[in-house]
Amino acid sequence: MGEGALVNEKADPGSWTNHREDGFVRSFDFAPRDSYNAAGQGPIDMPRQSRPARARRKKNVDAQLPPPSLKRAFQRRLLAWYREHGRDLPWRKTSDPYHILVSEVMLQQTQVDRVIPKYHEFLERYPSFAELADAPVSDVKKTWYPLGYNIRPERLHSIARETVARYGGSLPNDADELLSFKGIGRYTAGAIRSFAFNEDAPILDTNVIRVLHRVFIAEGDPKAQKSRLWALSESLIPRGKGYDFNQGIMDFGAMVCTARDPYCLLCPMKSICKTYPFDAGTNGS
DNA sequence: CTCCGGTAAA
DNA sequence: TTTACCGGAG
Repeated sequence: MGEGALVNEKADPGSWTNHREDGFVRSFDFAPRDSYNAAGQGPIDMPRQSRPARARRKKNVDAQLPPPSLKRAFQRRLLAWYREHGRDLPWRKTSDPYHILVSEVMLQQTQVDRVIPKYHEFLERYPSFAELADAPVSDVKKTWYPLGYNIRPERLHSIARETVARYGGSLPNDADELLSFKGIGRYTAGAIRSFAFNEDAPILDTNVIRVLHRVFIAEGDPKAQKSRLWALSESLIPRGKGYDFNQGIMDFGAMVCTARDPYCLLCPMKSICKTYPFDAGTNGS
């Protein structure tokens, strides 16, 4: 329905490498490095490829990643910016997986400023998975009000019950196990793994989509390139620094690379950003 | 009024 | 790939 003026980049995922003279990685790496691959998918099973001409459509996202020098520049600048400007948020003072989960579920569709007081109130009332699991779901929903999307407290409650029943009251750190909970999707699983368990797991929320698309891609509809952006998000994490990198890129998206009127003039990425200078006033083309 | 947003389901 | 879910902000 909403095609509009946006060109669909699905047509040729490889084209954008052509207009950069420094050239992104060309080597083909068919090993799926994405730890979020669907369960059961392995190198063994072979996709039907009876039409070689059309097979080219399927994206080799690993072949479109930035070169190491560009990745390093982005990483260095982001971490430096985050050290200086990162926000001091309540859920950054803890690594308790329960606290991280509560914050992430609240933050899924609700702004930081509205989440902060409710985060404290909720944890005061339900200090652990066990206490949340024991509470009537109707009470949990009342405590949740007025955050909205009220399926979330129901799912949070069911996560608590399952965590107590099947995991001894502690959240698992395995990606597929996390994804098996109703209410934990790919973003939240990555957030839990990186923020609670300090793993180098990728995240992709709208902030990250916006930042990575602007800096590294700059064409097409960002939301239509999720698999490529997931691969980018994963490939950019400096080894051992998933926590700071992920927190940093979300703060950066919220504070500098904002959806409207980004602060391009003070942006540390301006010299490497494919979108700089962003001009909100004109329609892009 | 319109826009925004992770997950699950269609 | 599109949409329902809820509230708040612009």
